Amino acid sequence: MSERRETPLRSEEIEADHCSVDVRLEKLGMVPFFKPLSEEDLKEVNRRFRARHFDRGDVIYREGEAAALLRIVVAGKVKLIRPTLEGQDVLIDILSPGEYFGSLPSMGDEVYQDTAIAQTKSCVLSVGIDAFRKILNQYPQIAVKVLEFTSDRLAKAQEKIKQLRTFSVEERIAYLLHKLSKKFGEQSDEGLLIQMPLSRRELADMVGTTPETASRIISKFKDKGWLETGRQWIAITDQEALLSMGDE
Amino acid sequence: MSERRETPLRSEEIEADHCSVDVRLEKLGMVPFFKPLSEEDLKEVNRRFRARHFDRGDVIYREGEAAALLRIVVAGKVKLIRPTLEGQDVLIDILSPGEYFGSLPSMGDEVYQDTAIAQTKSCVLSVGIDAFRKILNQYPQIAVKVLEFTSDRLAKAQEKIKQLRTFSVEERIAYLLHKLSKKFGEQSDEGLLIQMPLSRRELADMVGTTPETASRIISKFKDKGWLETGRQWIAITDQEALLSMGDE
DNA sequence: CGGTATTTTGATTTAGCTCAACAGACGTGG
DNA sequence: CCACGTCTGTTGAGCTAAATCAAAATACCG
Repeated sequence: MSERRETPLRSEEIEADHCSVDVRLEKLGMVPFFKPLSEEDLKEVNRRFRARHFDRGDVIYREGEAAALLRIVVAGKVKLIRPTLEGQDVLIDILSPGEYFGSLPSMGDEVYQDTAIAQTKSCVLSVGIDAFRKILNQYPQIAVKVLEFTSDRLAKAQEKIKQLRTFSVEERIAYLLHKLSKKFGEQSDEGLLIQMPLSRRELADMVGTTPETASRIISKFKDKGWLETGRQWIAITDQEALLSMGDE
Repeated sequence: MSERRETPLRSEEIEADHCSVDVRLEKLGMVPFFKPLSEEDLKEVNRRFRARHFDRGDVIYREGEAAALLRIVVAGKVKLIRPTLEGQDVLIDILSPGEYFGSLPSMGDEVYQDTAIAQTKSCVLSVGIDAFRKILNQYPQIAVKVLEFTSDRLAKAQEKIKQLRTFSVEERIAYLLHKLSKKFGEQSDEGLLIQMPLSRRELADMVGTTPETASRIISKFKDKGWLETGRQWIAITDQEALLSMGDE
């Protein structure tokens, strides 16, 4: 039953040159924000960005720091958390390539409200907030795109608030796993593997519970044959069952 | 102790002509979105809006309807809710004049995610979503402004998620009352009155609890001399005490 | 003054948290 | 390649905040 097993997670192989100037332009073009731009404009915009590499666990910025940069994930995964006093952070989101984070032109505090940490080796682009503001004014289509993304995130946040009220922890976890497998899932021997290191604590922080409760529920799902798990990984084997438990 | 008392709430006196074409332009100029516009442009933009009046309790739109319009509160108060299956709605926000609601240019469903209800007599402006998109492309400054508002709301929503996890119901209610009194408070004989009909159920829906629990906590606060209440109204008498209980 | 919706209060139940101990997985250094 | 140490995950037992169910009291309107 419990023969020795290696983690099925693929360790991200992001070489240094993934972040080099050479490949940057190509990547930037893939970012949904910049889809509407011409080749010409894209090059122009590209010049204003800087690229930087982060290793797993690196803090990209911390809550409370002056919010000076807007960033875009180019490769890897980045998690956003809101730290609380007793370390039981709230995990806001996990971002994949093409998604933005950091500060947007804002009305209120010019300080980050959250903390960003590289969940895997990652490459991240950044622009100063003023430079970005200029870009927005120069290319209205981009502003509209950014607005779309932001209002989409707002809708998701509101949905989450509703879920916290309405659903049990069990339902929330089922729903979350379903979502994660849609966003990060890859077929593997174990089933639909969520391709990312993911601890019980992180899982708990995402649905608003404790690692213990998360563990109990995961065990229950495992008993029912809905998924396979190991240290830091989860693979869904019965998507349907999860869905029927956690659907809206 | 319990001498006969009239509700201290001022019933909103919004006459029909508050929504008339005549006053509309003036109102529109006060909307933060449109601050950056010249007199000229404002007139131009104004032409694309329609105004409409709603009475207390009127449904402005329902979750699930085709999301065709963006709206702006010009007078009165509008509440946004996410209905759940068993009527214990989640109250997302209460909007005052100058705030937008309805749909933004979005990527996903072209369907309202929430339900909007007039909390008091209200006047609301609306534009078709395509017309609004045109405005955004035409006046990039507006797009940036709208983005600011939206990302601000996003930050608030995330803060709320954190609160739901971290704070007790008692702390959340204290914090909410503090916020509401800042946004809607008016000095009155009873103290800093939250100028808006507000039931225990609505209060509960805002912090994610039940009317019973909300009532118990309000009673407790009343006993401590922090506030005065009646049917559908609350007035804060000791702001400091509330703050020290519900601060972040 | 009476009627009704809202609010309050009481009693009971329960989901999920906390504290605690243990077991399994992974990495490292010998 | 194996033994050891550490970090992650599992499981158990008891506790508590808040939900639920039920009823009485009250505030406000006409």
